[in-house]
Amino acid sequence: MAAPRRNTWQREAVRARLAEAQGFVSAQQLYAVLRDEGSTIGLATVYRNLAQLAESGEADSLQSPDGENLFRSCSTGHHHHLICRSCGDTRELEASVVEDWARQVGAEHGFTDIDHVVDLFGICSRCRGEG
Amino acid sequence: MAAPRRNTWQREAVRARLAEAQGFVSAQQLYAVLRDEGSTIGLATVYRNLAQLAESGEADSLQSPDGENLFRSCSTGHHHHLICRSCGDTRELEASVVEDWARQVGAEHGFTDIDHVVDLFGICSRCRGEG
DNA sequence: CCCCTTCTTGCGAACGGTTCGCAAGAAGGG
DNA sequence: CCCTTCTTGCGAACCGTTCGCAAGAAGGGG
Repeated sequence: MAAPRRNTWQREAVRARLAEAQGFVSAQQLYAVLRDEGSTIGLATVYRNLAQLAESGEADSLQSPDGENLFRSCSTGHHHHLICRSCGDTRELEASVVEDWARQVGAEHGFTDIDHVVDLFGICSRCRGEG
Repeated sequence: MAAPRRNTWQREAVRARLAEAQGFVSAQQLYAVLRDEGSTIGLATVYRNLAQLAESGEADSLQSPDGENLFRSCSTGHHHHLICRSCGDTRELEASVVEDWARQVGAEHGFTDIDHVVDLFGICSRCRGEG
């Protein structure tokens, strides 16, 4: 099977901070937070654990427009995101309209095994100073 | 105004090879092709010109799953893509349904300046051996 | 409760794509 | 044809991420 995972306080720490985060966070951000708390965790370990969590489905990952990998703890199945470019706040979206569209367009072009990337980036009302 | 662009054979070369490409190509790939042809163009120049073409709307860009920036020449306005995971063949899509959805969802959540990433990946009929 | 095996960690160096800084080289208006 | 200003090519710098390795734990077996 996959791999015999051991339990370490490091993995727990990463999982915990990731769960606390309001939106998507980068490995570097998570690392900074942990070090600020006095943790002696290593950067590579943060990367390794985030990758594992993402692979096991405990975390969701996406690429920011500038090429960083962002992670977010995620319990439920397939969904999309609306992310604030300024504060990183994230809303999960249900997008059956888009799912349907993707499936239909794929079929029209004779494509199968359609996978899709659908993410929205914007500025939330709080960051616009409207609230 | 934006910026006074001069015409150089380098820019022309990049534009030409980009136009010839069947799907999305990376800066490095384009650079390799040009050098193979005997061009003395520099890598940084390829990057600079691709970035300019993308900014001016002459090229379309997206990030590959492994973080590379890919470019494709593109004449018309905003659109999305259906890309074959196997051969890289690309179809441009008109997706007003999705545009509307994005705008609406953004508004519902109080987000402005909505930008969206919508790309479909699949396997084309040819690669499935059905053609 | 200790031992031993194997996985995990932390560190620093390596990596790969991209960008920067600068001096030499063109584009194109006057 | 000259002069200014933009571009180029080069190599070094950057930055996020990954690797290699030796030291450090997790946790099953004795």
